[in-house]
Amino acid sequence: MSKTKATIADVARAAGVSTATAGRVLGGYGYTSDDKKDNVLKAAQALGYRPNALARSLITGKTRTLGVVAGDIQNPFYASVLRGISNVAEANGFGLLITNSDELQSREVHSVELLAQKQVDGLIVTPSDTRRAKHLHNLRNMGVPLVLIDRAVAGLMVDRVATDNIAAAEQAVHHLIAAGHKRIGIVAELVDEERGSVDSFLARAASGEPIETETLYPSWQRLVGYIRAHRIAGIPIDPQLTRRAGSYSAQAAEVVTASLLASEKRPTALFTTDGTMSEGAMRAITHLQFSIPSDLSLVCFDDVDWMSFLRPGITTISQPRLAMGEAAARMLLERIRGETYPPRTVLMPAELVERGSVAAA
Amino acid sequence: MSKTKATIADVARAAGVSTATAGRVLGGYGYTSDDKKDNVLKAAQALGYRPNALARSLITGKTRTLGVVAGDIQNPFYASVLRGISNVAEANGFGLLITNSDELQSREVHSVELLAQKQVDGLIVTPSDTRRAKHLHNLRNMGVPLVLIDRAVAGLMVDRVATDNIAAAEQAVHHLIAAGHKRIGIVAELVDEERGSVDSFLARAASGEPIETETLYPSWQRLVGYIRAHRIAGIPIDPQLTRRAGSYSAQAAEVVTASLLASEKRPTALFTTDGTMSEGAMRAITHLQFSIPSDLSLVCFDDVDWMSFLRPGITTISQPRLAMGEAAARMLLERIRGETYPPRTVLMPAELVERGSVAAA
DNA sequence: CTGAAAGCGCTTACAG
DNA sequence: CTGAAAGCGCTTACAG
Repeated sequence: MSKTKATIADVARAAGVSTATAGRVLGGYGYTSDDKKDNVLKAAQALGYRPNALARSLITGKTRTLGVVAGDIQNPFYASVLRGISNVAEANGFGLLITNSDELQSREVHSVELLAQKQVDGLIVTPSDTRRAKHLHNLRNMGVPLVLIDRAVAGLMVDRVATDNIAAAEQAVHHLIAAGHKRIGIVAELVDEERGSVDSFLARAASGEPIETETLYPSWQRLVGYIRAHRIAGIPIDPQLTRRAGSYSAQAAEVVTASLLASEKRPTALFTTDGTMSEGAMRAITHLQFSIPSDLSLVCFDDVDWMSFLRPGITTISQPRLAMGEAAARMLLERIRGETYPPRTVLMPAELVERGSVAAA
Repeated sequence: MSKTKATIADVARAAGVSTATAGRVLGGYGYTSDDKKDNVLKAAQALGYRPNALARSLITGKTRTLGVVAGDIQNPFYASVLRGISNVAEANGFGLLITNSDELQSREVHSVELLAQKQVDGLIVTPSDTRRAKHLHNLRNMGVPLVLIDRAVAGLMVDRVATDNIAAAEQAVHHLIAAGHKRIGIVAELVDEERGSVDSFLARAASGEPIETETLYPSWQRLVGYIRAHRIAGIPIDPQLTRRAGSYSAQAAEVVTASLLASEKRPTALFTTDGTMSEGAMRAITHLQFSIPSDLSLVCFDDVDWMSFLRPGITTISQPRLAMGEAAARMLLERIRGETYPPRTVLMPAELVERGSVAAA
């Protein structure tokens, strides 16, 4: 067992050729006569030669590695998206350098820096701040291929893939309205210190004031969909029914849902805006012993595993998470290959999966 | 915006010092006078200098990157373990190169080769074959730090972290027996072409024949625990109650569970051996409209999110998945630092979480 | 403390 | 087709 790694120079010496020739056969570039090729291959085999990708990358300027900044790889949404990314990366011989931001911009900045230093060929990020993102603008200006998932960043013209959150949420809420519900609660993350209170947002939206929705966080976009469905149906919005978890955790959603369901004028139906909020809401519903759909109708967002085998099944908006990851990776690889078309926004179709959690009001 | 990246040479030139000096301040090694340091830092700032980790790694022989070969990052078990690994990696300034094997040895071999070429400082793998693993032995012989998670490999003496599957499963089944159950079904993955049929395994185990359990796949170990609990209680094993999914998918588990529950002499209780099997079993149970725990008692393995908010809650064995990942990463970092104690096996405690899915028989 | 030089393990023109 | 030489962007002895 050769404890010390063999280099191209070692192989060349053993095969009696120059390092250039050894490099050509081992690296698969340039031409070599068959007999020399044989010698080199045999020597490499005998020495247990393994190419050092670092050295190659230093010269070629390519690492065949993609960097990913996810919110939390443990979350089912990210886990699926990552699997999608991984699928196309591996199929193309690319490695994946993965980090978590926990939706904190400081950690995201740090991650991006780490990945950039490691010279990834491109980056896929779920930006934690949709407005300020100097590090991402920098990347773009340096010519580093970049694809955004799930969220856009104001003024940052790069490829991105997301769900049409407004349309999907509108469809979900419309489904409840069509079943006769008029008091529909919504439990959403809605973190954002700057865009003002939820109440003022609701007031502006309800009054029909135009809102820049492109760079809104997904949970706010879904709230817009909720509002739209109401406006279209001519149902007034009751601010009491809008509950902001304020952080991306099931626990926060549980607290907020419990309070909503315990309130005087509680809703007859509930819309939760993502997998984590749905989990929290479900915990509260279970804990309070509400029966679905007799006590409360429910439509969720994002089709998490348990929704299909809970009894009754949970009606939800299904996002193609795996396909989103695959699409993002594919776009990134195109950019890495040098494609130059203008920035693309791919809105993936989300569909309403009807199960048993909605009853007529 | 400098489209072209600045190197240490550029910074040195701008600062009027040698590349050695520039390197010393930028790389944080060696001593430099304060004024030169200032000049270099300013020049670096002005040029937007970003160190090239590739070049540094080529020299130092360290990449500060860990490689991970997981079964499937989308699976909640792996997703949590990975998050644990990521936690300690990031805290120590290490990056994470992650791949999926889909429990296929061919893919695992390919992943390991890719990661090795990229010169990771160490590897964490969930081996897909617990007996033959030449590539892992090679790694060890080359001196590459390696930590195994969840499974051992025959004859491969390296650090590993796992759950005491036999003890945990025995506890789970004992819990059912203590509630008065005598006909307890088990739905397990049990893939393995070589160790013979499940029946012969059951026969050997039931007869008290000693079995090499160390390198058994987890699902087989959990079957051993199931058998042990029966032997201790003096309850005979009915092979009809042992169902092998044969592949690691919820769908396979669903089919097998449905058939078990539809059989003449169906069990009064069921033990499922991991999160995926549990999901499949749950789907079958829901589909057949069995009520838990009145029609069937259930104890699962691995505490997946839905188990706690399904009504009734599902009693299960909880594995500290996050902590397993953290422990593995910590051990790996120790090895990378050069620690040389003999290979350690860390068996993490798994505990029975009692909820509402078990009724007295 | 600082600089000139060598070198990490490869690939890339450039001659022959 | 093949080899000698230069070089990717750094770090590391080695003198001074």
